[in-house]
Amino acid sequence: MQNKDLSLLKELGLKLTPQRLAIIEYLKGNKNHPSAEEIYNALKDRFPSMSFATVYNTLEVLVEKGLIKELSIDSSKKRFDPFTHPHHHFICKACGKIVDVEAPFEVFVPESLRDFQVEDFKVVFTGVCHECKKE
Amino acid sequence: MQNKDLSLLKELGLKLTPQRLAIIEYLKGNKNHPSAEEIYNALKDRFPSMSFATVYNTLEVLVEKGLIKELSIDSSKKRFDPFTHPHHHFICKACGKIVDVEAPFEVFVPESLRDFQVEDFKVVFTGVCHECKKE
DNA sequence: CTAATTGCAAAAATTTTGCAGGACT
DNA sequence: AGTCCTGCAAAATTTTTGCAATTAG
Repeated sequence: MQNKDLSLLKELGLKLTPQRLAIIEYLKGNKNHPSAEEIYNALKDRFPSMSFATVYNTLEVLVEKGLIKELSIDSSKKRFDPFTHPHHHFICKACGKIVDVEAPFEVFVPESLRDFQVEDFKVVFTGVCHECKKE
Repeated sequence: MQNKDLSLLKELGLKLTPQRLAIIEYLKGNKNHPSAEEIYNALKDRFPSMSFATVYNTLEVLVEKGLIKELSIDSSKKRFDPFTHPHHHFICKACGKIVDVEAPFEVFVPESLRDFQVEDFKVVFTGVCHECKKE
């Protein structure tokens, strides 16, 4: 999610409404992998009339245009990630925090996938984070 | 999900009702990573009175006891996997199929996680499967 | 001005829960 | 017999949808 993305949206004929700009602003640089509800709650003070439809609609557009990614990490709800470059995640089983893992390591693509066209892979680490380890 | 698991369930004071046995039987060796609804639909002919509550309750028990795993691969619904040994997955973006990847490869644990207690990792490959590649 | 977007409300989809009756050990 | 489990129905959660009113470009 970059600043230049704003002009990209415009070019595509999409309108930069205040609500959209607020959602984009909220997501920009956000490392908390928020859900739709978290985004809604964070913005409803500034936009008391905003509806979930707008949040979901905007998220859908941003995902479609590749400006954010939808995560399937939390099986109870969708989460969204403004960092679209290849990266991985660590989930703390104590506090539930999801941490970005930037290392661009390689994974051996196993023999069983030799006939498949493997385009990407994502690694999810689990364990206990530094803060929770102390307790 | 193994045969010996049945006696394990009994030992834990859990009852082997016909519905539970049917769900266990349906899951055993099943490589389709079914959702609760798929399990329900597959069994409702044999158990016309069976309710979702029973399916969800049984799945919860099986997950709790470690006999199956809940997957967070599909962001629209929970899926369940009777294979509890460490393994990974490939998702075909054309047909949506989820394929088990058995290779016990190692992943480099990145420096940024040095203060974390990393206990496990799962890899999700994406791409196009052999069948879909032909088309 | 016009097409895109919002907000509302209803609905769909998935999962959870309370409880009375029924079944397993 | 006693505890666990089932089925039902209602509710909670998350997400989607239709549509009239509004707004950005």
